Amino acid sequence: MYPNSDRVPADSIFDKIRNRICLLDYPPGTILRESGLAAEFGVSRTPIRSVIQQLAHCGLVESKDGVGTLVTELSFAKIRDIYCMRIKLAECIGHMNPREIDQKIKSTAHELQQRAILLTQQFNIVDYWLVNHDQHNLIVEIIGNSALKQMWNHFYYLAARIWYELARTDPDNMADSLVSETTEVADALDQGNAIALGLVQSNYISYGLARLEKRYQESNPK
Amino acid sequence: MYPNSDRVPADSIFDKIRNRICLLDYPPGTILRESGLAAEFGVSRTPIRSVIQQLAHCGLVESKDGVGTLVTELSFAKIRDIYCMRIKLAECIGHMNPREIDQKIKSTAHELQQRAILLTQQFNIVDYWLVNHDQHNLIVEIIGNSALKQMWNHFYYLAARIWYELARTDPDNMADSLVSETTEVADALDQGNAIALGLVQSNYISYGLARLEKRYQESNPK
DNA sequence: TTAACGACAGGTGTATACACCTAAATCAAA
DNA sequence: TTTGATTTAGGTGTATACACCTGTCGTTAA
Repeated sequence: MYPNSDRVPADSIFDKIRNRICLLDYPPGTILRESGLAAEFGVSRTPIRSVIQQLAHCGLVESKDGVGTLVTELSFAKIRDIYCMRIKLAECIGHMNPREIDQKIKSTAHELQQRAILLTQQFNIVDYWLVNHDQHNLIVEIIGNSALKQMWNHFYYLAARIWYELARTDPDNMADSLVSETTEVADALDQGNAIALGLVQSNYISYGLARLEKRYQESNPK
Repeated sequence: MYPNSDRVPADSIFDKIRNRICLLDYPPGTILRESGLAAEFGVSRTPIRSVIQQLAHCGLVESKDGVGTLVTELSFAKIRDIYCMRIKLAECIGHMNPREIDQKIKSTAHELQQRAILLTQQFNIVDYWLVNHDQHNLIVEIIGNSALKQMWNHFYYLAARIWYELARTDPDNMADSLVSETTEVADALDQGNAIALGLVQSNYISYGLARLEKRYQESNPK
């Protein structure tokens, strides 16, 4: 936006802070200070406030006057709502004007599959995140409906940290699951079958929700 | 937020400007000036900028440095995407944990039906808008899934001005259609049938999309 | 006559001082 | 000792001055 200046693009700051929230660098309940972030990024509070408002709109933080900006806590009810919604959205991918699946997308899917296999041999939480993230971006490219794409992105970033936390507590299981998922995604893409792609996504989100429900019931026995 | 002060709540300014955009007081392409709005609402540019950023996240305006804040133009492709999405979302209302439909909701629905009938006798564009708006809020109350509710709201406000413009060009047709819609909504609610409610909404959004497609093809003949 | 350059007006983006709010620590009184 | 008001430190919310960007208009040279 300002190619002839040293201004740090606000988008870049937004991405960095969002990643910190998704990767649990800032776990739920963390208090962010505008002045602290401003000092870190070498800007004034004004653009930081702008970024925080974007994050608030995404449901990732919540500003309280006189207190600070809190990273949101997601209740299980909200998590379930988000996952149910994502299941429905995934089913829509194949039916709402999907884009053509070209060779580049197919080869990227196979690369992701290989990267997932490597994770079963030596698990690495950051790589796990990156494979998930790259696969998400791959699928976003195939979504033809701009409104669906927007929502798919929105809920992905909102749910990401839940998923990521699960991956930290049960890495082996998650790595195996990711191999299956990337394999099925690659198969669907090889067939050029966007409907199958959507169903695969829908299924794996269902599996994820089932795991979350199980973990929640374990921690809240009645 | 500040009960002991004269501060104008930012939310109130947001609602007012959003209504102006939805009601075509600010038609697409209109340039909003932060300083002008600040003067009108008796605040500084800072809270106005905050409101504009919210509107930008909602897809209603777009700020361009050195130029101004433009009310977005919706291409037909985007409108179609939004409507297709709303059709799918409407179908989800009844299947995703709907709230109980109490007597108060039923009676409100019948009031809306009466107001719609009055519009066929003497059409009034603002009342038309209000009936639509109140019916929207009624349905929002029934949606039990918080994620779905959020999206349903989002796309309603994004699509509202398109609908409103159509109502201005063909008031009689729209008034009749609104009577049918409010009647079917009231029937579904009387039965306590949230699934039927969702399907009714889905159908009427489809009708709306069909009208928009017809109008678009008339204005862009090939 | 026309095209290119430059000054200018007025917009958004940013930095900063200040007002207001909140929570915790402190102190006084029961 | 405990409870309550009060002070205080430090946060977000707002107002305002300034920096930078953009489109327009006028001037000038080809």
